[in-house]
Amino acid sequence: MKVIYTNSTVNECPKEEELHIIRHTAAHIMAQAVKRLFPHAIFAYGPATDKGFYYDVDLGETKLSDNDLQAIEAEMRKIVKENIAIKPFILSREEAIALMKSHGEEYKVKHIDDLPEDAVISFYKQGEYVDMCVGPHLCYTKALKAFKITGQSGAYWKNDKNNKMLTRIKGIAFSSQKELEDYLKLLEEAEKRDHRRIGKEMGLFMFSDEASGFPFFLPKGMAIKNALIDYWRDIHIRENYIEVSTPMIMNRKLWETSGHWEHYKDNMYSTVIDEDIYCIKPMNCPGGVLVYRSQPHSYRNLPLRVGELGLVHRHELKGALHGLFRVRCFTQDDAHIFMRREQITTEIMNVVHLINEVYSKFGFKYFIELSTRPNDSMGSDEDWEAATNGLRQALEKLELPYIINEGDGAFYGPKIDFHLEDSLGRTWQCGTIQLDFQMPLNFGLEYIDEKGEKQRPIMIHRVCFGSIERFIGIITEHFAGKFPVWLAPMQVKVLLVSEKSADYGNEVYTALRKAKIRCEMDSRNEKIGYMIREAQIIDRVPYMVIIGPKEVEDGMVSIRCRDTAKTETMTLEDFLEKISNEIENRI
RNA sequence: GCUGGUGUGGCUCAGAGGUAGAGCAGCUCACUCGUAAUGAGCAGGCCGUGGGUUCGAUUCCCACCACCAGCUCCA
Repeated sequence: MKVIYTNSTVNECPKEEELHIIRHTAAHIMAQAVKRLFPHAIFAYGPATDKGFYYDVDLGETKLSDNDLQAIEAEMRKIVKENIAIKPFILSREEAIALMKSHGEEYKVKHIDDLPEDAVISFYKQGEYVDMCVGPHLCYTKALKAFKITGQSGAYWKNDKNNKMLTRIKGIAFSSQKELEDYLKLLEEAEKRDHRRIGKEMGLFMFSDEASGFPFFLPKGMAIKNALIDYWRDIHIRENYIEVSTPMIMNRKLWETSGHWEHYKDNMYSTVIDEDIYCIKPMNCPGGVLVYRSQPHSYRNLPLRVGELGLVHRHELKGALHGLFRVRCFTQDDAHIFMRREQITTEIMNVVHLINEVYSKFGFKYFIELSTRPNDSMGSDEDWEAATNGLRQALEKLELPYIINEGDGAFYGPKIDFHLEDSLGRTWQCGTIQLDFQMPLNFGLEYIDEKGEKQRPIMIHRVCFGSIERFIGIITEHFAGKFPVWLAPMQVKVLLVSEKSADYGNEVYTALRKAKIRCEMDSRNEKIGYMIREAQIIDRVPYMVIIGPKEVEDGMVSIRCRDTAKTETMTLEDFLEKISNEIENRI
């Protein structure tokens, strides 16, 4: 706790709140600087953010260069030095509108229109600059001690792409210069964990200009993908899932029935086959539904859990592409669960448990979002309510915290999303559980109940990894490329101290290969330190086997561990047993 | 798709209106070496693509493509 002086109160203030006030004030000081340098600028919205602040500014035709940003930052420092008092005042609605109109601040006027009739409207004034704002703020500009402008981008007014695009100027702010520098250092470290960088260094995957957004998996990335899939199959077999594979290309009529054509045709790749339009699947569910519908089902066999590792293609906007996190084709670790109404809660809970098990395996922290009915959706109010309640009940029974994302569900049903963080703290949706009453209706799915009557099943769509590509990106950043042995693309690297030991080295290498260890040998004429450096820093291989005259003589192997940097000498049999055990148990 | 930025050998980057450099990686040779970089040499580039300006463009201008930071979108 620290005492911080603000305009609203002088109080004991938790760190978070203190930073929020600092950052919010930084936004105002930046606006003042912008206004001094660009008098025609008018201001839309300027909040504090997680690590700093931004202000969305309408600069008319003016484009900002890097030099302009530097000038704005310099002007901010001047304002701080001037140590201007920041004073709040309150106006009635009419007065507020009049004041903002006199300043030409049309966005603020629009903002007032959105406020409730009886709202008291507060302002903050620092020198010549006045901003409509709820505050609180620092009392004097000099109290802003550590900040930096970090960039600019476009941003739509009210986040709506139909509105005008404004210029967003962004910065970071902390309570001390040291904290700011620490944060910059942290960013630098985070950059080193970037999966795009590590992917290149380790040779995991690549992209080509000829296929923007479509990842190529290189042998080492493929090894990770396969290891994940093996793990996935193991836990799904244990949970009584069965597995299918459905076609990549199917007739447009199927997508019309499912509703995808209407909702996503602009994002679906299609082709013409014998004069009919066919679509490359953007989702696996219609295929799964056709499999279900191909034979009659008894209530006795429900829930029926049908998995599919399906490669889907979606035409994402190119500006949205981002390494493996946002691609145009990806493998969903999908499953469709067909069940009776009374099985909803239990099944949802089972899936939540499974997803939690997977994320715990990797030590991820995640947050859960419950998304409700969007405007543009199909189905009856009753079904939507039942589905949403089903999801909510499961979450509440499990006592899991979640946030509600109003109107962000799929067009066919509400969903629970699991979001994971990347190295920079940006979150990405990975797991999802969607409850669907519509697809079974559209496709006329049935099962026979205990009275011999036809009933309509309910469907869950769910993924754990989400997209295996995205998940590989997330784990790459999470482990900074230092994958546990069971996932490591190269599990062991044999390093030869000198050519003299090549025969024994080959023997060891062959034995490792025979034991199905993913393994390479470095027999270059280099010093051992050189080879270790490369194996450790570039390959990030969990175990280095060092072979020199000593090992030849003793008939042993020296194992250097990546994570402890310690070396242990043992027999090859012992090492094989140790590493096989770790791989088998996925430690 | 939108705003701003970037594009030079496999990788990281420097450079300038007169047709290109460094380090690392690669290859060769010497050293035969013990836990995070041995030394020397060689080779490698249509300076993203297509137009334009110019006596001359990789450098300036335009368009496109790709990538980066955001925005929008994400079934």
